[in-house]
Amino acid sequence: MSLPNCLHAVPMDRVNVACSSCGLRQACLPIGLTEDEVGKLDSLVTLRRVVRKGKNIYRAGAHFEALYAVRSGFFKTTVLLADGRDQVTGFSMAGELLGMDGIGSAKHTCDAVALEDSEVCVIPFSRLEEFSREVQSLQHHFHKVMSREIVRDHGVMTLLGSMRAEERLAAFLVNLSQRFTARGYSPSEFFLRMTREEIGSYLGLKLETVSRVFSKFQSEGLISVQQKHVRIIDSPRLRQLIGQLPP
Amino acid sequence: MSLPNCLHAVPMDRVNVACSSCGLRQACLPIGLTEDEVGKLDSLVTLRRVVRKGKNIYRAGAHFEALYAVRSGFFKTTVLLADGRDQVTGFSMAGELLGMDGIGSAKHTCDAVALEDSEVCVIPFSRLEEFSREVQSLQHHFHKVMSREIVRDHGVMTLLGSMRAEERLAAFLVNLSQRFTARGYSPSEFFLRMTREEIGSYLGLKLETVSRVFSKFQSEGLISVQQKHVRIIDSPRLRQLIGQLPP
DNA sequence: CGCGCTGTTGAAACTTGTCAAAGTTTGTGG
DNA sequence: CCACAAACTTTGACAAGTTTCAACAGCGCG
Repeated sequence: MSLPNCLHAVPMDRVNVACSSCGLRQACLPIGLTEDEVGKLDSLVTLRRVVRKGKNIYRAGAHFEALYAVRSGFFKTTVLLADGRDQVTGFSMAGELLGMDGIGSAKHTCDAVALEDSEVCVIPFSRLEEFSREVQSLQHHFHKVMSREIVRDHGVMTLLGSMRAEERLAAFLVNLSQRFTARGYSPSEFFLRMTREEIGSYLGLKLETVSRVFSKFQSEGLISVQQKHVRIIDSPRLRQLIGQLPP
Repeated sequence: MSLPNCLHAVPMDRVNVACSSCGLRQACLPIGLTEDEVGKLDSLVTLRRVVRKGKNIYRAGAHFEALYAVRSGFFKTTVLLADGRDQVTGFSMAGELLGMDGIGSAKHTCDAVALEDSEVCVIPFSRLEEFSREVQSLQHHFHKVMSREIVRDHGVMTLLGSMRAEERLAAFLVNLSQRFTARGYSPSEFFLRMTREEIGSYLGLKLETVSRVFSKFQSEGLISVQQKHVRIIDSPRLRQLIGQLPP
């Protein structure tokens, strides 16, 4: 615990918290803001929270008061069904915003759970609204973020409503690949942070089906997969599976 | 055409367009605004559009510039899949807001089609943003509306991801019943505005399956159904089917 | 170092989709 | 206003895809 840079031992660092010096500035809420405006955001986003693997940022039913920008790590959001099962509604990675489900009813409607040790920036919502009344570009950007969440959900709805198991998993892998690429990671090789069961829950499939399709893709030379390690070998054919043309 | 009150012959009536005198005031955007503030909304929402059955308000790809509040009638929204099929992502009735999918990319991402002759109020989006920078209650209400759309989509995702055909149709009927009730119509008797195929597309089922489940529900005494006319006979059991307790 | 969680694989069962045919309603043009 | 065509709905038989149940293997944490 005497290591100078041990994340858990060092107290919250005001310098690192600042949006203005954050590496995710181009991927997060400050997109399109001027230096001045990002400076103002800094006064709004002053708190960062460490969320250990398996822990929640918030739970369904909890009072809504803030949005959370993923600073590092990986999350799932799940909703509890009436009969006790829960279903994964999304996975979130660095630069993405969590908690927008809570605005409508002042209570969160899902759980946000860390799939690995993670950090989030806390954005008090009333202050975000206040600030977005003053800064048009932030206001508009926030509206875009919410709108994109709606569009993303429509994408999942079409996936669940009209694709077969293979198409669903192909779409899932292509989507992950794109998001990792956008963050500067390899487009073709990554580690899954979630279990087969969580993938299945998200895709509306049972874990056995997910496992089988992984095996099928591997035997067909589309991917190589060993537990959580995935390598995409034939991206064009994977994209063809979901009806998209290769780029 | 000389009838004094023929809707189609009379030009847009400024008095009727006003939010302040609109019967949907409690179900639409003006919720929670003061008299003064609703007065301001009036200056924003000056245009109403008649949309004939089968016609679009907007299409996927079209430039986004306004939201649309359903004044009367019934709409479906559909997204076009890569392989040419389209899937229904939602149905909208009076008081509900359409077009929020377009904010994120400045283009609409789905089609909004009238299922019967309808009317919508046009809400220019840049003016809505302008106004919501001035009126906190409107700003907050608009955020709530977008958030609820996200929560609604999550509901559809769980429906598509983990319910069987019967549960899906039961959930669909219960949801319709609730929405009709909230608008002052009968909770137990209504006309479907959409075809079996559109219901199926929304629920991730084929039209034959929808038809079969309707027949099954009828034979079990849960509902009575004749073409588009539905009467809910045993609402508690219908709710039990989807894991909810009867109210 | 073993126990539990996670992942893989097989066979059988079940749900839903596909194809086909016929009935019903709606819309249109004569 | 009627007749006809098109669109929509219902129903049956069969096929396909996915889940269920079960057994076992591997990895990782305590």
